Amino acid sequence: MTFNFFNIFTFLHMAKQKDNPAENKKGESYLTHVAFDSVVFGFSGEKLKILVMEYHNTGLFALPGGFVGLKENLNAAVRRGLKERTGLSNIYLEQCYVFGDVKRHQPAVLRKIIKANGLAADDKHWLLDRFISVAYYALINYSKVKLQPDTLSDSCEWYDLDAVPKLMLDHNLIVQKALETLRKNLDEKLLGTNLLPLQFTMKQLQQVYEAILDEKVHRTNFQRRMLASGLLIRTEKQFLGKAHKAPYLYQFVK
Amino acid sequence: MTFNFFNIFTFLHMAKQKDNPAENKKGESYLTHVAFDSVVFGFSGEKLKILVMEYHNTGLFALPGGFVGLKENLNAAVRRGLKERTGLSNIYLEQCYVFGDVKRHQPAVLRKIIKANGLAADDKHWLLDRFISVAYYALINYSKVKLQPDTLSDSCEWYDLDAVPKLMLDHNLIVQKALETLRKNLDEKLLGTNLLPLQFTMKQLQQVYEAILDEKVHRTNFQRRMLASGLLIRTEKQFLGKAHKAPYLYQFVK
DNA sequence: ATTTTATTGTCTCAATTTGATACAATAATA
DNA sequence: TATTATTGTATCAAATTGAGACAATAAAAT
Repeated sequence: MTFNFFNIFTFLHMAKQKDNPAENKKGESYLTHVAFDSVVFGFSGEKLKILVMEYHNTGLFALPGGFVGLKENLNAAVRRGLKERTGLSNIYLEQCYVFGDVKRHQPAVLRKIIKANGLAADDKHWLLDRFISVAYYALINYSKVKLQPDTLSDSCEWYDLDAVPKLMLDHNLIVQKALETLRKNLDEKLLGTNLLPLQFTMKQLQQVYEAILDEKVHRTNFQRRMLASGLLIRTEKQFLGKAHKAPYLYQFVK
Repeated sequence: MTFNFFNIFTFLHMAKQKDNPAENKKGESYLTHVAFDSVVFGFSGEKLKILVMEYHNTGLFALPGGFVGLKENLNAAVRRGLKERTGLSNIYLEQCYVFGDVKRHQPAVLRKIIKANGLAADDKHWLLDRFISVAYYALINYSKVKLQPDTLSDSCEWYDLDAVPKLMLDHNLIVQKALETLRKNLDEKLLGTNLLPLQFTMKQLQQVYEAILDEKVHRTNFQRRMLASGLLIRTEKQFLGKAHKAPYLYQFVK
C-alpha cells in the first residue's frame, strides 16, 4: 500500500492516540482542530460535477478533505490533497469559507467511520475532537483527471451537482457555499476556462457558464462579451465532421 | 481587573501551560492552532480608519484578535472579541481570508510580548505554537464605539488607513486583504451604510465610498445610483446652520 | 430687504453597454 | 446542387452610465 495521507482512512490507520500534535507512524504530525474540505468542480457532458467520497460500510458520503502538516502551508496542504485525489498539480484553487460552528462536531459520525474500518475508537482519539474546516473550491479539467481509488476501500467519484447525495456533517452546506462563491467570482479572468481543456469552442465555454449559473445565456451576446474581454486567443478551426460551419477553438491568454 | 479574555495579554496571564486544550484559570479552554484577527473599519473625518492595538514595552502593533472557545462557534468568538473591544453588538462582520502559511509562525515575536509582560515564556508555552488565523473585517459606527483600554496596559486606537504602522507577523497583509474584500463587496446591500450613523446625508455616504475605493466618484451619478437601489429611505432635512440648501437625511431600509 | 455663497436635488443629453434578432458563411450530407 | 445545423458578425432599439446644466435653498453678507 502506498502512503496517501490525504485520505482520512489512511490517516486513521496511522494515527496514534496522542493529545497534541496528532502524529502518524511515519512520525509526521498535523495541526489539531484544523481541517480542510475541497469542493472539486469538473465539467463533462454539459453538466457540472463535483468529487464525492464514499466511506465503505457506513453509507456515509463526504467531500475530499484532509489535515495540515505542522510545517506545511495551509494552501499547500490542500494542493497536496488534490494531487493525491486527481493526480493534478497547478489546479485553480480558492478559499471559500471557514466552517467553525460547534454543531459540526459530531464524534458519533467519526466513530462510525473508525469502527467500520476495524480501528479502535477510543473516546480520546484526536479525530473525535472538534475541527474547524477551511473550505476551498477547485476547478479542474475533467478529462485530465485520474481518480485514485483508495487502499482503504472508500471510493471517490464524480456526481452531477444536481444529484449529490446527502453528505456527512455540514458538507452539503459547504457545496452550497462553494457554488455561491464560484458564481460570484465567475467573471473574474474568465474563471470558467479552468474547467475546460486548453482549447475549447465558444459553445463549450457558454455551456460551462450555463451549468454554473444554472440559467441560459444569450449566445451572440455571450460571444461578444467573451471576445471583448481580450482574454481569449482564437486559434484554428475545429472540424468534427458535422454538417455545419466549423467553430473556432479558443484558449485563455497566459 | 475585569476579565477580558479577548485580550491576548489577559489570556497570557491566565493561560496555564498545557498541551491541549489551552486552559485558563477560570477553567475555560480554547482550540489550539486556531486564532482569528479582525480588521475593524470605522469612518470619521472623511477618512477610513482601523483599530490597532499596541503591545506595551515591545513597540509591537497588532490587529485585535483572539481564540475560539472549545464550545464556541467561530463567528461567535469573533463577535465576543469585538464586543470586548468596542462595546458593540450586532456588528456587520464578514470572513475575509484564512492565513495559514508556516512563515507566519514566529515564536520569537510572541516570546517578546510574553516577556515584556513579565510572564514565563517556556519553550513549550502553547501560545508559542503555530496558529492558523481566520481574518474578518468588521464595519462599525465610529461614533458609537467606546474603546476599552486594557488592564494589561496595551492600547487600542484608531489609525487612519493610510497611516497604519508596521504590524506584527502578517497583520499588514491581513489589512490589505480585508480592504480588497471590502471593495469587492461594497455594492452589496449598500455595505457602506454600516460605517455611518442610523441617519446620514448623501454626501456622507459618498465620502464613505470615496474613502473605501480611494477614488472620487461623480456626485450626481452616485446619488442617482443610490436612490435607484431602493435601499435608502429619505427622512427629514438636516439643518446645520450652513449657508446653503439643507440636505436630506437617509437611512438604510431594514 | 436684497444679494451672495455654498451646496443640494433634479434634469438633460450624449456615449456606452446590453438585449434581441437578422443574416450571411460554411462544413458535411442528401 | 440543395439542404441542414450550426457559427460568426452586424444591426438596432432599449437601458445604463458619464458629464454637465440649472434651479432650489439655508444662512451670511451687504
